[in-house]
Amino acid sequence: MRYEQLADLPCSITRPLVVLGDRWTLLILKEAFAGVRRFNAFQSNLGIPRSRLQDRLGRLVDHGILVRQQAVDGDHAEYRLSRKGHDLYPILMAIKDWGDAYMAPDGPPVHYRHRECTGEARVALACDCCGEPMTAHDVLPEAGPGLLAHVDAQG
Amino acid sequence: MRYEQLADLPCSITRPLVVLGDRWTLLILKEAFAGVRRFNAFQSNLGIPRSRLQDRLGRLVDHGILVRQQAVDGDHAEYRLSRKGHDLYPILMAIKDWGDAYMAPDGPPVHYRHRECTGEARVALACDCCGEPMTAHDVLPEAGPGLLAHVDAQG
DNA sequence: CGATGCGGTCTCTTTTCGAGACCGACGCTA
DNA sequence: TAGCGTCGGTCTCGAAAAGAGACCGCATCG
Repeated sequence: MRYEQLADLPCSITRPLVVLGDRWTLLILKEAFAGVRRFNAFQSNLGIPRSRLQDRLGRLVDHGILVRQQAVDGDHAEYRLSRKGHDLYPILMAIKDWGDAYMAPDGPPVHYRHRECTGEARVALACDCCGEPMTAHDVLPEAGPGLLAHVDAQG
Repeated sequence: MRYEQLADLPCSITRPLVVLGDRWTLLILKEAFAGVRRFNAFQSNLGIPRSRLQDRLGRLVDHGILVRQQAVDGDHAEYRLSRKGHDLYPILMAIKDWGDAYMAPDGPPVHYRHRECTGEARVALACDCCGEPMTAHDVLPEAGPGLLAHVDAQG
């Protein structure tokens, strides 16, 4: 139960990871971005145990990342990405970039192409002020309002 | 043992996730990017069980993400990010962006600022050809060389 | 009627995790 | 030199999570 408490820490990396950081969750979301919406499709695509899938889907719904609804064209249930879930895409693309670079000896298994040209989707870290590309070395962490609020609340 | 076999799939999201996708690994890397290098520092910062930490550090070293070495100024061991590990930074920053957006009601706990100006580091998904920003809707997956090689090898 | 597909539940075994004691090596300092 | 603290690392054991696979009610379709 202590691991869950990491979500209380004032850190915007730790908090999402408590939700997303396990064996299956990001794989499920990857499938969701690939258009998968149905329980059995997730299950057979990933080979995840059904009870595990049920638990993970429920958790993602609880967090508002997926929305469960009845399909319009049928009776079955559907799990669709919410806006909040949709915004996770850069995380998966950043993983993809790294996977292409370091775990794809034969080249990218899949190109994620821009619909309107031949280019490929890539993630870049940049300064939102001057627009310069950045790496970890260019970053200087600084306390923000969320940290101050946390300190005030904790005393 | 079946879960590990997901790494054989020709997918540049799945393969990294088999390495990174667990409760602690990305948190350990987050600490590493924050400058943590020593066993006990990781342990006390995260509250991770020692045996777990030992296992995870070993795995990251095996994958060439961390490098273990003796500290120059002392006798103790150090775990430092390799180039390969360093390139994981955009993943953590993408998580950070999402965390700031959805799990930081009081504002960002930490600003990750550009050293040279007041701007903040942000991740953006863009086309590497035309430079246009992209979302999941703009992406069209297409088979790449790694998939063809995989199919050839599997028959 | 039976067969199939659907999301979901239950049980049982195996694996992993967590907590904390314990270890030898090293460096201090009295 | 004996005592103490710190370092990375190891071991044990009870608790939690994961894996497999059967099972369920419901609906559709032939």
